[in-house]
Parts: sequence; structure tokens; C-alpha cells
Amino acid sequence: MKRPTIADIARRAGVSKGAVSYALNGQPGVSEATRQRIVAIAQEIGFNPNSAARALSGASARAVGLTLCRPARMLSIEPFFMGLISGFESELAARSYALTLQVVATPELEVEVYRRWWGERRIDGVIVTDLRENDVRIQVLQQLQLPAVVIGGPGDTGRIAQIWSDDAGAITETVRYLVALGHRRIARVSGLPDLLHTQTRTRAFHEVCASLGLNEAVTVPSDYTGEEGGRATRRLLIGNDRPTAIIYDNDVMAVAGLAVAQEMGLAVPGDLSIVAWDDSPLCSLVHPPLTALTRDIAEYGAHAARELLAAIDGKQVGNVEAGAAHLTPRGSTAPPRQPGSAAPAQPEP
Amino acid sequence: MKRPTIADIARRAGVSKGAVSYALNGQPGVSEATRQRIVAIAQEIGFNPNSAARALSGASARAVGLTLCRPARMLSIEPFFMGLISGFESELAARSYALTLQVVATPELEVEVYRRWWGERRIDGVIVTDLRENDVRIQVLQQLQLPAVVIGGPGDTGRIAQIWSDDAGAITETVRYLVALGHRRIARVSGLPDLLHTQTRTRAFHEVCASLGLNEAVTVPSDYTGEEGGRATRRLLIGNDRPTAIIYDNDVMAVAGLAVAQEMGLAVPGDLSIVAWDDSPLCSLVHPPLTALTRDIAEYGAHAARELLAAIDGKQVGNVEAGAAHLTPRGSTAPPRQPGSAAPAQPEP
DNA sequence: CTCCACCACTTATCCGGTTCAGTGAATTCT
DNA sequence: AGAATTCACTGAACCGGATAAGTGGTGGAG
Repeated sequence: MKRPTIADIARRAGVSKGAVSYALNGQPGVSEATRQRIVAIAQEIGFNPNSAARALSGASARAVGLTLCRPARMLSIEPFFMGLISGFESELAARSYALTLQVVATPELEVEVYRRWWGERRIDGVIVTDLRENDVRIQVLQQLQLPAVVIGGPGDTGRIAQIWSDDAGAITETVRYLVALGHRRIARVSGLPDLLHTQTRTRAFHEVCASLGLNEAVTVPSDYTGEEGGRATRRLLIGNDRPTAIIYDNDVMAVAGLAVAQEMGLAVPGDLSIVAWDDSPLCSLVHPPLTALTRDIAEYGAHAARELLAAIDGKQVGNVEAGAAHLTPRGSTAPPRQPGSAAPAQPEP
Repeated sequence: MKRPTIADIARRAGVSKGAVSYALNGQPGVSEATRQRIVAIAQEIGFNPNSAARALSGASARAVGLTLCRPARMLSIEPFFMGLISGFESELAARSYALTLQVVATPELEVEVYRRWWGERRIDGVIVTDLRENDVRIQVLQQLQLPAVVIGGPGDTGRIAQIWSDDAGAITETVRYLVALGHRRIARVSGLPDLLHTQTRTRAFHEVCASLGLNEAVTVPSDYTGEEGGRATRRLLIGNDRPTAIIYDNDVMAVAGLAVAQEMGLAVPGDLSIVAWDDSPLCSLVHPPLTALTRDIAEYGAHAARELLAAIDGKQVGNVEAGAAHLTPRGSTAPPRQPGSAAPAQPEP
């Protein structure tokens, strides 16, 4: 079954290809009567303009690209990326832009994908996640003049737009909250240490701990997976001066940490309080439900998509701050049980 | 910065556009020396063939489409889809096919997306998930003659290739295992009831239960979300003849069910055994870790992508069975505690 | 009544590849 | 040696739209 072209419409309407093009694109140059006739025929035969032909005559590809540079096993469990993708989609679909996805192994391969996509005119712009320090991708994007939006700062992205949330503020708020509950030994299990937002969080965490006189604050680097998060937790909890509260850089590690604590016979939140960064249904599913730093990830993604579309349209976009994460207290945080004091009544079996 | 075209290469090499095209595509018609000279120039100036121009001259778009028809909040937590996407990618990237993604609200919108993509020549084929009974999408795909692979059968897909795993066998194995442990009252919390694979599982579940003389077998329909899964579990557990084992159609609901059981003071696995369909890191993260029906979802996706690429190449592909899920016993299943007998020692706090 | 502006189109060109039908020169065959 | 074939390449058409330039007819202004 041959797919119809404007030539088919032109033949049936008894006009030229050019007239059809004008009519379908709402350009002046055809009478209203003719336009309606042409539109009706296009409807009837189910015409869709060939995107390749359009793109070839100078129009944009009407697609944006996203590369994901994490191992498959991390992607499948992390609710973050799917949330982000849903957010992108909500904006892109409304303007009928397609989203092209590629999973890559390394940042170097990622820039290769950018080069290829851009060279092939396959996409009009890209969304970059997981900003690193002196990120190779930034230079390449600038050099290619490929419209882009970077998520995961704040960082130095030159002329490229970025969108970030105030992670430093969020972690400061969290530490203050835990200290207010009475915690003095607070630890943190972080995400991949070479990501810029991990560094931002780490810096802010240690600053606020120092300012509050918490000298034992420690950050254990991890990689967002449950296994690593569990291992890191075990390492933290076997020490003599074990922390009474742990902040995790994502929900998956927090859930894993919870399981480790329970397996070691520690009561949560009595013996150990837990805070997860990024709230997902996961956090409310487990028992006790986890106190979390909630962000609207889909909205974050939608915001990024809007910025990217603006950049593609040639508008100047800069450094945008999205809504910061805010603390959602649930059952996993409480004042620490005093050593030697009786265990508070637990609703657990 | 203007992106280079074959005309640029032709000028620099002192040959015609046609010669460059032959050289870069490994076609006969140029001498080996010239070919190498042309390839070197292409390398040097960073040439990538414009995919639109290629697609326009009859070549394929080198992209496949995937639509996801589930609400965003389900997508973000379900590890299934990300696993599937990772699997697709591993095959597609190897043959440098792009994956185009779209989140849609309804199956009707989904067929609109197919029509548009195909009409625009944006994609060469699609992967269809969540097969339903008398699925509208099947007819449309056949009518459009759009190459496709359907996941989520087995079902009637006419000439369209499908790939499925033996869910009936897997659930039969699971029930037999639970019965062997001593369970007699087994319930099931299912996924969306209008999905074909849900119906397959339900039918098989009730058949095996009947054949084993389990007359109280009940399936509670749900929707894959944690909230619904938790609610369904609560409903099952408040009855007088509460089940001693529950099988969940996905991991998210199983984790939610676990939380509900613990919150109601039931010991898992002593009072209630839990089996999750689809093993994800989630299942081993919680405490106790969940017995699960393990499938290699990424491999499932990779397999589907291979079939689709074969279909795009015009090869006849039919009805392919992928590896079935197999039971991975973990801590959440055990013989049911006899009513009145002493509770076995629990390692929990 | 003439000239010009305007409308509603048509014609032609372009985008950047692919591909087919030549073309001249070198090589092979008879 | 002359004809036939092969080789290495050129020129042009083509894919399906967008768009600039051109065309004939109409209406109003001068």
C-alpha cells in the first residue's frame, strides 16, 4: 500500500503540488475554497507529510534526543529516568516532537551518538543528564552548536542552557531536621561521585554538618544500585560509633539500606533513621515508609523539555532553577533512641 | 557551522557526487584507491550522511517506534519497561537503529501515533506491548502493513510476528510449588484484567488450582500499582479464611503486599507466603527478599528487537516463544504455619 | 481606457542523498 | 587489428516536500 504524497492530493484536487503545500501549511496563496477542498482530500486519504522530505527542505527534524549513560541494571530499577522521560514526553507530544532514545556505555560513546545524530539531522536538540566536572560533552555540544539543555548541575555549561534544583538547600534542610530530632551522628550514602550534583550535595552536607558541630559526618560513595547501597549501609552500621541517621542519594539505596538495618536487628526509626533522596512509590511501599526528599521529577523533565524547545526555536535560555526537593517526613525518621533507654513501643510485630 | 555533505567531499576529492556515494556505501564502481581517498576525506571532515536525504531516496528511516500506554506514575516505578527498553537498545544500537519513544494515554491514541509515524516515514517498524483481546492496534498495523512485533501474547495477531513467554506454565509451576509446601488457600493479585497475558495467567491459575482440588483459589484484579496492590492484599487478608499464599502479577504489587502484611502483624513467610512475578532488584532489596518468577526482561526485549529487525528486512517471522519465567525461591515463601502451632523463630527484631 | 496592484495559482528549483544510464579509456578476446 | 567487454567514473533523474519566481486574470485607481 503506497503511502500518499502531496502529488496524489494535487492530482485529485486538480491543482499543483505547490498549491497543496500552501494549503496544508496555512500559507497564503490559495483561496479558502480550494484550501478546504485540499484539506478534505488529505483527510480522506490519510495523508501525513513525509518527515524526511520536510527535514530535507530545511525544516527541523521535529525530534529531540536523549542518551542514558548508566548500566542497564541501574536503569531498570531507578524510577528517576522513567519519570524524567514521562515529563519530557508530556511537553514533546503536545508539540508533536518525537523523543529518540539511546542507551550508551560511556560519555565518550555518548558524544559519538550526538555527533552522529546531529550530522544525520536526525534531531534538533538533546537533553543531557548526569553532568560531570569538565564534562567532555559540553565542549562537543558547543562546538557542534547543537541545541541542548543540561540537567544535573549547577555547573559550568558555557552558553548551553541548564536546569537544576537546589540540592544544597535540600540537604541542608534535611540535616537540620535530623539534628532537630536529636541526631548527632549522621551519615550519607552518595550516588556516583563523579557526577556534579553528587559533589554539590556532598559539599553542602559537610558544610552544614561542620556548621552544626557534627564532626563525625561521613559520606560513603556508592553507585545508586541496591547492592552497593546495602553494602555501604552494612559498612556504616558495623562500626562502634554507628550513625543514628543515614541520608541516601536515591530511593533504591535507601530501601536496600532499610533491609540491611532490619536484617541486622536494628529498629527503624528507633535505632536508625533513614531519609531517601527522590520520592517514588517505592518509598511509601516499604515498611516503615521512608521519609523522602520529594521532587516532581516529571515536572522537572517537562521543564527541561520546554527549555530545550525554546533553545531550538533560537530563544536565548540560560540558567534556570527548578523547584527544589522538599522533605516529606514519613515513618522512617524519629528521634534517636537513647543508648541504654528502653526501646519505644514499636507498632511492628 | 555548516554540516558537510557528499557534495563537499566530491569537490575536495575531485570526483562526482555519485562516486562518493558508491565509495562510502561499499558499492562497486570506484577503484580501491579512490575509495580510500574518499573515505579518508569523509573521516577528516566528520561527515555523517543526512538521514532525511537517505530516507527520501527510498532507504529506510533506520528507526523503530515504541509507544507506552500506561499512566506516568505506573511507568516510573515499573522496572519492566526500562528493562525492556534496555534490551531493545542493545540490539538496535548494534545495527545503529534509533528508538523513538512516545507515551500515550489510550490505545486509540496509540494507533494515531502509529499512523502518523508510518505516514511520515519516521520509523520502519514498531514494537507493540500489552496485547489485548481483539486489539484495535492489530488491525490497523495489518492495514498499514507496518512491520511490527507484538509482546504480551500469546494471542491472535494474524500475520504480525509475536513473541511471548509461557506464563501459563510458569504460574502452574508456582502453584504446584506452593501446594508442595503445604499451602491450600492460594490467592492471586493480578495486573490489568484486559491485558491478554493477564487473562492467560488467570485461566492457567484457576485451571491448576481446580486440578489440585484447591477450591478457594481467588484472583483479585488490580492495576500493577503499589497502592492498588496493597489495597487488594488488605481485602484478601481481612477475611476469615485468609489465604496463606499470594501470587502477585508484578514486583511492585508484591512489595506493597508485603508491607501491608507486616503492617497487619502477619509474619512473612510464616503467616503469609508471597511470590512476585518478574524479578527485579526490588525483590531482593526488601526484607524478607521475595520469591520471584524470574525472566530476563532485557533479553526478552533484545529478542523482540531482533524479530522486528528481521520483519523489517522482509523476512517471514511468526510466533516465537521466549524463555519462560522460572521460580527463584527466596525468603518470602515457606510452609504455612499450622493454626495453633507455635510461631517459628523469626530473625526479625 | 490604461496601468498597476493583487490574487490564485503554476512552474521551477532546491534540499542531500541514491541510482540508473551513459561515456571514454583500458583491457581482453577472436 | 578490430570488436567486445570491463572498468571507473560522470551526469542527470529521482525521492517528497518547501518555496521563490513567474503568469494570467480581475478590480480599482488615476
